[in-house]
Amino acid sequence: NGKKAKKRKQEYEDEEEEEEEERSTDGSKWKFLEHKGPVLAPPYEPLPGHVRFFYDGKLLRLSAPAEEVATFFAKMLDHEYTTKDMFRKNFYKDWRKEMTSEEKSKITDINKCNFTEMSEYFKAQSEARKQMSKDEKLKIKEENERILQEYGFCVMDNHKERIGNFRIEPPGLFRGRGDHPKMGMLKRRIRPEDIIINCSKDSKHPKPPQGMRWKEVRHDNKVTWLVSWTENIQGSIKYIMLNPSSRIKGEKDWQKYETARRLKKCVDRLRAQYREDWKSKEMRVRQRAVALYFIDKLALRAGNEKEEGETADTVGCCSLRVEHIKLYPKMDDQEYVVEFDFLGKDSIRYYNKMPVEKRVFKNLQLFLENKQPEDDLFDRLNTSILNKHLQELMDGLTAKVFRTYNASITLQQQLKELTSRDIPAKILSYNRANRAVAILCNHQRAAPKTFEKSMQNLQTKIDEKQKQLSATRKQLKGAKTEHKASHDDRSKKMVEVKRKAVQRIEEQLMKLQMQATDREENKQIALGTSKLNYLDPRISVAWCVNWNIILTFWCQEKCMGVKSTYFL
DNA sequence: AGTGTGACTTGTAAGTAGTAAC
DNA sequence: GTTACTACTTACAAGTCACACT
Repeated sequence: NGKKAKKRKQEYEDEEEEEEEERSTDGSKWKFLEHKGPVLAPPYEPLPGHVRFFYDGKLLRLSAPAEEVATFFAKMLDHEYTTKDMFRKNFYKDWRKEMTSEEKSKITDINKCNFTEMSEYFKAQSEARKQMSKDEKLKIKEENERILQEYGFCVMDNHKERIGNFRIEPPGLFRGRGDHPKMGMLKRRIRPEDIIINCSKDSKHPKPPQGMRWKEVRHDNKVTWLVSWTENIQGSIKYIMLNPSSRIKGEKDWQKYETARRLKKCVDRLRAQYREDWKSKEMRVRQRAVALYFIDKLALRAGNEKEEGETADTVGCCSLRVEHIKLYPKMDDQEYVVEFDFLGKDSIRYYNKMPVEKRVFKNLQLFLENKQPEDDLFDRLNTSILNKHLQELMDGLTAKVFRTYNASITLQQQLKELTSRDIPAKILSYNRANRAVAILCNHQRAAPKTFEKSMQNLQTKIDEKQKQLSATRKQLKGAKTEHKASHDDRSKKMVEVKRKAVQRIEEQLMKLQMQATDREENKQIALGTSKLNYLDPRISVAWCVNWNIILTFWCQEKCMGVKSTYFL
């Protein structure tokens, strides 16, 4: 057994060594990388003959390429997108490119196209999928599992790692968010010859499908991606990278929170600095200081410039325009109020009124002088200038670090402030603290479609519980009276039983009411993004330990101590 | 067994930010 | 400075799944 123990010890030490594996300083991200390449989108399957397309009321058989693009539209027919002019216009334009010359001459007006049979067909298909037998469903599940096992993992250095997105995006119609000028355009099919493979030289290279070639196979260990291709809508590059549970993502995430912690140490100094800069003689310095104040105080994003006409018109701090703010010297009982109203990332509206210090207000008035609504508020500033400045103030500091820092510190403060008595209330407290962060970061969601109904259902439950409670209370009262009269053991027991029942129901009622409050407050607020990307998990862990709350957490997405996601 | 629901996953768009070339 | 390009993080919606409830 001495041998075995020795072996175990050796293994343990190997493991240790592995864990302490030096991260190289030359910017290389890995030494060895092997994977099976991407899963390509399945080829197009033509519609069965009975599914017809009509143009101007007349049956029209489409060529396969034209039919495929038509099905993309048909699949979205119930979606609001297909009612939008821009979407229809862009779709129609790209669709025509796929038509034969005969089709082009016949089809001249999208409004005369009837996609309903196609749409019905796909609906029936998805219905049929739902109705499949357990066996059939299991088969599909097993097949998916097989593909996952084969393509969903790679080996990076000494570890088998889960890949985030190992499937190439299938062709379809581009769904931009907000008022996107390119919505409805055709996202074309990606072929092997469009794909760049990245892996190490000494690995087994992924094979392209029979008779086809990759665009390129490279061995660049300065990057973390395994596969890339250029997408045709914006001409940007898409990547296949590792899952958040991977070492490479986890370490990066850890670093992010460490940088935020370093900011915590010097944030007072930085704040004093930008307040001082509000008085600067230089316009560019004052603009920088006011912008930084917004980023710090309101957790605004940096706001890179965007190419006009290529994307939806959204802004961040540095790209704010005159039209996005209004100044009120007096508003109600407050002085120097700034009203923000603009579309941020994903075209989510940011609306806020904030009283600012007089000096900020005067600066803003100055920045607005002689400008048109569509002019930049901070005309002497951009994200590059701002980040260069931040870099000088603290190593590794950029605008987004403020968001991370302020989100995490807000959670910590709110948890301290809000945490109260019993467990359901504690969970409500946690969610409220989380909500404060989501509000700070403006993380919104569309109210769930079923919100009203599920709220009603919950209310019904509460009402029923209430009735049950008063009934049980009555019974308790009855039991008490009976006990007073008889003074026997049996009636005494009854009183106890009823007392316990009342208590239990009270607890249940409270829990339901908490749930209702929680859900109502959460109607249009998305907690997931902050949980996933902004809240240092150590804060939540500490809170749970402190209050002796059992931390049930789901480790699938990101991993313990490195990137944990959903707490509670 | 069927259905409604919330929890969790997947998909991919839309940001941030660094680098390099002019 | 300006711009193009690249790599990576953050974002919401939609899809899927498991489970409670009828």
